Amino acid sequence: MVTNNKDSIAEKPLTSVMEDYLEAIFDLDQEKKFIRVKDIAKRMGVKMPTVSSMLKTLNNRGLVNYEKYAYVELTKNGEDVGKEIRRRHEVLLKFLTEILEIGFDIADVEACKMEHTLSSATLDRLTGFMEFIQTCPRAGESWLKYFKEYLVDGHRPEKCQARSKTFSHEFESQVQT
Amino acid sequence: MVTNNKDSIAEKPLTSVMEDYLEAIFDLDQEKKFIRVKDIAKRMGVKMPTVSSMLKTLNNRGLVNYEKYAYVELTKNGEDVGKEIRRRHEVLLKFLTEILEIGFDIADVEACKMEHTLSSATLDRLTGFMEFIQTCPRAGESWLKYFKEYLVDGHRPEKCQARSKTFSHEFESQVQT
DNA sequence: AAATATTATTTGAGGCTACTAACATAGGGG
DNA sequence: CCCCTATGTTAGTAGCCTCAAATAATATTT
Repeated sequence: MVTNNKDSIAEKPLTSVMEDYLEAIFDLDQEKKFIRVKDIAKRMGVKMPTVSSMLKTLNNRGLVNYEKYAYVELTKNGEDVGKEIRRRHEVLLKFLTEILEIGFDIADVEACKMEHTLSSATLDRLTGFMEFIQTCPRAGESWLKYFKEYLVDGHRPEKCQARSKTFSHEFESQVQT
Repeated sequence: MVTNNKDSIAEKPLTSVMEDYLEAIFDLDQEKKFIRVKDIAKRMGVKMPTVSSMLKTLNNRGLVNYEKYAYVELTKNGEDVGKEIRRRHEVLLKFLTEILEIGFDIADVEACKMEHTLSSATLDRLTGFMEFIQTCPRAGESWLKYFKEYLVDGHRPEKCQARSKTFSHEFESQVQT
């Protein structure tokens, strides 16, 4: 009861949509001198009224400083969130494009959807994974090259003995507490 | 004009929540003889009225056959969706637990969120990736073992010539040593 | 400055998913 | 059979995110 009139600086977790807006604003912040509602709308693929109302929400939450008809500014807090989401986006994008070799456009869209769902722990693991691949040429890069060949050879690596099986249903052993 | 009274068998894409319900029902279908609203509610972590109304929606969309107070049944269509989502879930879960070594509980939750966002194309690539790792011991498993060590050694693999640096902002230059 | 063009907000609505509270049905013991 | 408990449905409400239409403020041009 010390805190909040309604929802200012509320404790509730951000929605993924809010995170997307913060990421977009963070990006725009580095591209342009001033950010306008119109820019955000374009970036997010929504109409301006939607941005207006979201800015109101983000303002109440202490994530942006925004007053009607003015330029948009992130608070420290909002910037941290935006930057973090951006970081996730980049890790995922990198994984999709450089490891899985998905085309950039598709990868970008998918990274955008995934970036909200991963815990930092997982993100860190993924980062470590890629780091490993790229800093350990012997075990990494050459291995990645094998993988590329494997993709090309129609998934039939004669060089390897296949011990396939279809994997799925055998996690059940250790399931829920 | 030939089609639809409102939303029956509509062309609109399913929401991820709908997909989740279909996956849950698909699973329950394989575990129990009859599926009740209560079961779905428990599985999904929601209350029964929410399930009721979702079943109405899914019914209108031709994804389940359901009449008040009766047992729940997937249509062919609904089953296909459920199975596909399940498949995605498993691929992702496998990747998270077996490659990245995330704990099962966390991995399960994250897989559940990611399963809606990936295109089949990406899923296929990921599948291929894991398949490769696990069918090619020489380039795969032993490599995976290195990765595990790498994780344990606090990200400092002396075996590899560490041309480390903090990784993040300098991929731009490298690729070849 | 006045007229015009651009940008932004308000208002009112709708879709989706969730909830609580109140009511309804089904099925088994008395 | 009737009542009780399990289970399920309806009704009403709420939060989020979105939009179109109407309105308002700002910026630019003349």
